[in-house]
Amino acid sequence: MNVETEIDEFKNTDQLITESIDFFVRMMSIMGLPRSVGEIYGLLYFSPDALSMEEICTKLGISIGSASQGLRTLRNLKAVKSSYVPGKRKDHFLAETEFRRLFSNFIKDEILPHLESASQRIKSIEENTSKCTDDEKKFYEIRIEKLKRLTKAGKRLLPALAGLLKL
Amino acid sequence: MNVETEIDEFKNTDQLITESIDFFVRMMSIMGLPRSVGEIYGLLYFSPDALSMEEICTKLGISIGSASQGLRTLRNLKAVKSSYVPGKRKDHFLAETEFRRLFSNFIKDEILPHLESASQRIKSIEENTSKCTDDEKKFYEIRIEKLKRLTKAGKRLLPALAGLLKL
DNA sequence: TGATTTTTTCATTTTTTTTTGAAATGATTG
DNA sequence: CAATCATTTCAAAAAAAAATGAAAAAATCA
Repeated sequence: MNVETEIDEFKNTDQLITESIDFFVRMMSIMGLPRSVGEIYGLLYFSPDALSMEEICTKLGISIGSASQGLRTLRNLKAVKSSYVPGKRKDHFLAETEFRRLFSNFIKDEILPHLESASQRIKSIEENTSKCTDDEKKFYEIRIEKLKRLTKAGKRLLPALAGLLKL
Repeated sequence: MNVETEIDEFKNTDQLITESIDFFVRMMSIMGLPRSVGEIYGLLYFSPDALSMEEICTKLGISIGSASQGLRTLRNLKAVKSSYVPGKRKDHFLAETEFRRLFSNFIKDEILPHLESASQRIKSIEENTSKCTDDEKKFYEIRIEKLKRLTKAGKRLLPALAGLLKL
């Protein structure tokens, strides 16, 4: 993208970028990620060229702190990769557009750990039914069994879900 | 549960209930639901008897406003049902333990509407590529195509996910 | 119907999350 | 290696989300 067309190019794609940001802000928010993360990804998703952190701050009007943290989050999810731009000192960022990998990282990093600790908690629940009457015990055991199946199903199904995303 | 055993029963199951609340607070929080919703469901999940709103407030130490709103949320998700207790005026609540239905309601109410509005937004993105050069157009079109496939896959996959939960 | 009890609503307060930006740290260049 | 630029960190500010509880509305009873 050369200098002469930059201003016009921006006008043409202004609305495009805005809609993209809107799209990803909402998508990331479903995933529990902050607004700024969605904004950054939405901007990069329709950027033909890699952008520096400074450009991201300027175009989105966010602070360098937000940009730095947001890029870290996106890097951890492998939703963004840095690309070397010859002659430039700053890091430059490109959107990683393979959603399958993005979701599988999200599930691995944000969901499965909770399911793991849930399994632990169920064990600890099980240890607290000893002093109950037989009738109570039966009731609690049925519910505990359900919880066990739920976490087991979650651990199986969620990673498989990302695998099904053949995009 | 009669009066004489109530206090003892509470001691026996104190830890059980606490762990259950902890479990569901986390689970609901993954789903983006407030703490109080998880607390209420966690309490009801291991309650052999239906509880009134007042009992829920007392046992959890939350306000009637929270309880009312939380129960509404849970009712909407069909995660809780009210059960008539003879001779009592207040509504009484029981946990609905079919997680499959719970998740399918969650997906239907909280996720799919976002995917629907996402489809709209993609249309509006498409309408903003007309003034681009051919090269730009090609770049944008590839990305737009990816977004389309993503939302389409989401609309297919997510409802199917709940169906797979044979618990 | 009118009195009483229960539930919902919603403006306000509290808590939690996110953003900010200045200072510290780290990286690159001449 | 000193100087400059880039990035991260983190305490404080701002914004967003959730909880509270009094008042309004709805339901139940006699």
